[in-house]
Amino acid sequence: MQAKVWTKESRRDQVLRCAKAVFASRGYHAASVADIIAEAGIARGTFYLYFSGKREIFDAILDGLLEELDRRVTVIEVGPSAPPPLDQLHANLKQLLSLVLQDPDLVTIVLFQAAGLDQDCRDRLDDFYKGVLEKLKSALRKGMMVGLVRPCDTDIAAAAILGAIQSVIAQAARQEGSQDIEHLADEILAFGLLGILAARAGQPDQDATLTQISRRLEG
Amino acid sequence: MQAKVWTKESRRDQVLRCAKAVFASRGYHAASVADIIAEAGIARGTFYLYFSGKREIFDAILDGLLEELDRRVTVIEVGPSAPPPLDQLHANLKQLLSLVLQDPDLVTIVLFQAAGLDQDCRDRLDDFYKGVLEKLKSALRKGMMVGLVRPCDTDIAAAAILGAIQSVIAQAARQEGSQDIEHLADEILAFGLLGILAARAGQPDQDATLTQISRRLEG
Amino acid sequence: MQAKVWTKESRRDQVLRCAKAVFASRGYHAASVADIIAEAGIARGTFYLYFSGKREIFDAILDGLLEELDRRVTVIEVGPSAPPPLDQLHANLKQLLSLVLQDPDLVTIVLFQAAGLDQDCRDRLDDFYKGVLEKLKSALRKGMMVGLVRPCDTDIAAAAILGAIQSVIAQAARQEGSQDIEHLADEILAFGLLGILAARAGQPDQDATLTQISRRLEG
Amino acid sequence: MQAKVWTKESRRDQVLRCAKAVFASRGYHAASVADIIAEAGIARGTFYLYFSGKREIFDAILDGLLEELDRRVTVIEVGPSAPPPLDQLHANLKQLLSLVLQDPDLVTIVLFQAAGLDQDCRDRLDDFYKGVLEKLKSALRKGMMVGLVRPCDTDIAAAAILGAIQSVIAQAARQEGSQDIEHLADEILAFGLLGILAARAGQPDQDATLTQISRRLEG
DNA sequence: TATGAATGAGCGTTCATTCAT
DNA sequence: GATGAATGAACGCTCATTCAT
Repeated sequence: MQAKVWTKESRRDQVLRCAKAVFASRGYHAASVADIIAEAGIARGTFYLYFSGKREIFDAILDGLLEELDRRVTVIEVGPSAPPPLDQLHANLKQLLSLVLQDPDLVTIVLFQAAGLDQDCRDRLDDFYKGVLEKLKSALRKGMMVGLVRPCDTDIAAAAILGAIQSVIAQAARQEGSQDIEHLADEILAFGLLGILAARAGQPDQDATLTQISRRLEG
Repeated sequence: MQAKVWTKESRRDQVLRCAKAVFASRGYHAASVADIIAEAGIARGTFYLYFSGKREIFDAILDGLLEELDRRVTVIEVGPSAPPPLDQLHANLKQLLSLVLQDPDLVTIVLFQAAGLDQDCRDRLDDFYKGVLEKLKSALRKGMMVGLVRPCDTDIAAAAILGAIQSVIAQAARQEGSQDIEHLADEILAFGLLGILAARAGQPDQDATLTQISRRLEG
Repeated sequence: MQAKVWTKESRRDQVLRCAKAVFASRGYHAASVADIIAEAGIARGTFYLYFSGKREIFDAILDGLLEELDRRVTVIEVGPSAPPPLDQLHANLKQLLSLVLQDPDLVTIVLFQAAGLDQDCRDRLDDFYKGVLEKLKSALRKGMMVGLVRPCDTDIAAAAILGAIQSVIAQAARQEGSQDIEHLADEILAFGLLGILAARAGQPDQDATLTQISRRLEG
Repeated sequence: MQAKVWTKESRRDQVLRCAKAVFASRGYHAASVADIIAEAGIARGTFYLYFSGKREIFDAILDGLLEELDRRVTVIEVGPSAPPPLDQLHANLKQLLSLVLQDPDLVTIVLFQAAGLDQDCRDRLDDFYKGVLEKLKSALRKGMMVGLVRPCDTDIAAAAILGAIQSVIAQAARQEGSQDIEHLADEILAFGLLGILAARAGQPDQDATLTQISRRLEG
């Protein structure tokens, strides 16, 4: 039996991994340094050799996630040589989903535990989401200009898209066992693009306000 | 000058109200029992006459909110004498939004921080959301049966709808100043029903999978 | 047997007294809050009801001493109706000495334990001593102007006087048992005023520099 | 390029020198073993090969200084071939002062902070000072016997002399820039021998008690 | 019922010391 | 001899909870 040889880097990673699990299952505040070092099987002092404190290790985890997200999600390109935009959207969703299913702890932390965070942490998350929303809104505006996207309030639509994705991701992360990423991505995309309404034969423009829709459905 | 007479019930309510304010402005963890009793103008011991602890008073607030949410959202009725379904959906959304905009901090905290508290809290929220999701799924299935809703994975669609609503609500709660509830409800409903895609003239069935959509858009 | 009734004030005083003893016997750094609360027979939390921390209770002790010193030492007055200046000096010394012999802990802390102090504490002590030295120098200058004090470097003489008093006080504080305050004051005063040299018959001016003294004694 | 060859002895000396610098600039408590090894450019473990701990290295420094002090101060000799006693006193003071001004921080710390460390340290300093005081008292007694020193309480006078010297030394150490050792020694000696009072013409015996002095000045 | 002084388990963090390499 | 990662006892402090009045 060959004992594990720890390099500085692998040790740090190990502690990081254990901390991730602890934060995910207990939440930021309820997770104590004692929990983390117990999980990692190290002494109190050892923890502080690798991280300057509880806050810093949480930051490191968050950084890792945000970097990974940046790495996995690409900006949609348009042009003659670019793949079809919907394929690109689909690929991005699949990347997101594979991250979630591969590391559900991370997602749990970011989606469900904003509660226990320091104001600083919360601000960082808020900034991140604000960035995402801005990109979504910009994409929606472009889509409207080329007539691909129906006229709508981009603030609300962007928030709705983000929330829908988050919610499905959260549900996926909660479920044990492997899931069909392809199917999840398909359904999310279909929902975001088409909504839930069945298409109606000979249907005129859909860029009506809700009340118009409402009247039409009644009639 | 007539001093306020406290009955057991009114005292409890008063403390509950103050605790709400404190949790709303500080968040669960940063709020201390000291803050609450200071806000309520009572002694430490008095607090524990009415609540068994900090956690319990938060639970009471959470329960109250979840009940209020249940109260405001009615099940969609169908029938000759019932109002048009979309009107009912629209009314439900307006009810939700008016609650949120009336006490934005509290809703934000209870809905988006409670999940981070502990497993117990998460379980209760999960139960609540499971109920909501079940209702949504049932409605979707009914809609599909009558051809109003396009064929889709109801698990995923329900999660997406819920997430979209939550996200827009959260965004609305974050923004200062009064907002147009009518407009918010219109946009949420439009997004959920129609998605973001502009309708295409002479477009055939939309109940295609994403890849079909994709192919179509390319071609 | 009548149990002691604690008022807020008496409790604070009690803790203060115990802390004084602990600081005196262990020094600032070696004294832990645990030591203080053990000495006072109170719980950890109780300590923090009365003092905001270890540093603050030490400050309070220091403040108490400095105030007491201010109270006991009066500025020398001159004038037809004032008591003879030397009587006033003598009285001041006796006041100092009686403080020391009444509360040796305090003196031990201030004289011997500057070591363990925070920089802030050290600064406060330095400021205090600087003030004392300034008063001494001013008195020496006045004395020189009226011919009562021989010409000398006031910086050095003031430091020497302060050091001589401190040293005798320290020695007195170290010794157990009652001591003759009158005698101590007499001797300090005589040393400071006259030095140790015996008067020489028909001796000319003593305001010579040391080397002059030296030559004269040789000759 | 010839790398420095470390013998066990020279290594120990080097570490000791570095520790001195660190203690001097930071004080005992604020100085950490990490600071010392960083200054010395050695590994943590290496430090413990030469010293059993932080406290021991401080003790070694203290011992070295006390020995150096002993070495620099010679006992006053009397006899036909001996230099004049005041010259000897003067020379001793200059030796002390030159040591102090050469390494002011260290002296300040060792002499004025060591007392605050713990009982053990205080005992060692007490022993040292007790030796110094004994020598002073013996000298005073001799001086009284030959009529050079006025009758006084030798316990008190010795303490006062020691305190005066310490205080001036401390003040000298605190001041930046080079100082006139000759002048300092002159002034200390003059203060100790003559006190601060100006000589009064035709003045009778000075070996009066303070109250007698007091009466005389009034009259 | 109301009070608020008292409690103490638990926290995050430090740093002198050890020991396998 | 030299290393530096690992250690863990001890620290100052917080705050939800209790209980004698």
